Amino acid sequence: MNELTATKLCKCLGDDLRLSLVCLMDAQREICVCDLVDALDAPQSTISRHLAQLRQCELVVARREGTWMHYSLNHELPEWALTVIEALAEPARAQLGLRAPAPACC
Amino acid sequence: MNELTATKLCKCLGDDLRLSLVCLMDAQREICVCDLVDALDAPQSTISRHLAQLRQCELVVARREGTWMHYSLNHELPEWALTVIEALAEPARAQLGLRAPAPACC
DNA sequence: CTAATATATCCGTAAATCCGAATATACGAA
DNA sequence: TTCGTATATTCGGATTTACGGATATATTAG
Repeated sequence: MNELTATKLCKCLGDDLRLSLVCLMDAQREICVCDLVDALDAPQSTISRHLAQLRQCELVVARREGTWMHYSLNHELPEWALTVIEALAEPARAQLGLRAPAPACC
Repeated sequence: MNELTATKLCKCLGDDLRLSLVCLMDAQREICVCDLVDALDAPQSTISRHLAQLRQCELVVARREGTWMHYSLNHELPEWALTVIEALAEPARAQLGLRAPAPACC
């Protein structure tokens, strides 16, 4: 009932921080919140809030492992959504100056 | 200097009305404002404001013919942007219930 | 149990975005 | 020139969204 629409997808990706999160997840299989926090150098509450939004649209799935949460792209999204994310990933990385984060924690 | 970024593209497409405009343009070569107004059944000032925004991001180009303005997709966008638009077009049409407008005016 | 760490949520404020009536502009016809 | 049509812009107010410190929750260790 809570289906992903084209508009919702674009709204989710239309924010520098959320787009960065998605790109980082696209670049590696899984990544935990602490790595996201220090890769993006933003307050933890901000990161967490945006992650919640991505989860709610189901762009992203989370797996708990002890106290850590590991996030990854939801690979069961509809084709068109994956196509959009794939098409955006490269230009987004350039735009946002994303360096692949060394998995410091976990 | 005013380059199209992934974030800007998503922001532009992350609105029902703007996404509808883009879809309608994607469905035909050119379309004039009056047709857009009555296809989308929204006040003219609203349509025009959103068109201005699309023009500013260069998603869309306008051609004047007398008093009429004909809008069309900017086919000189970077590959990735065209890919995104193409991928969104079909699900967006379903989501937004777009019927191809009979070119009433012009 | 308590303490410590990782993450999520709450909440008040600030900023961005959207709306549409009113108004302005651009153009062609007379 | 003036009038009428098509489109664009302005502007104040309403709604949405983002922020981040403070706080809550979850989990493990001791």
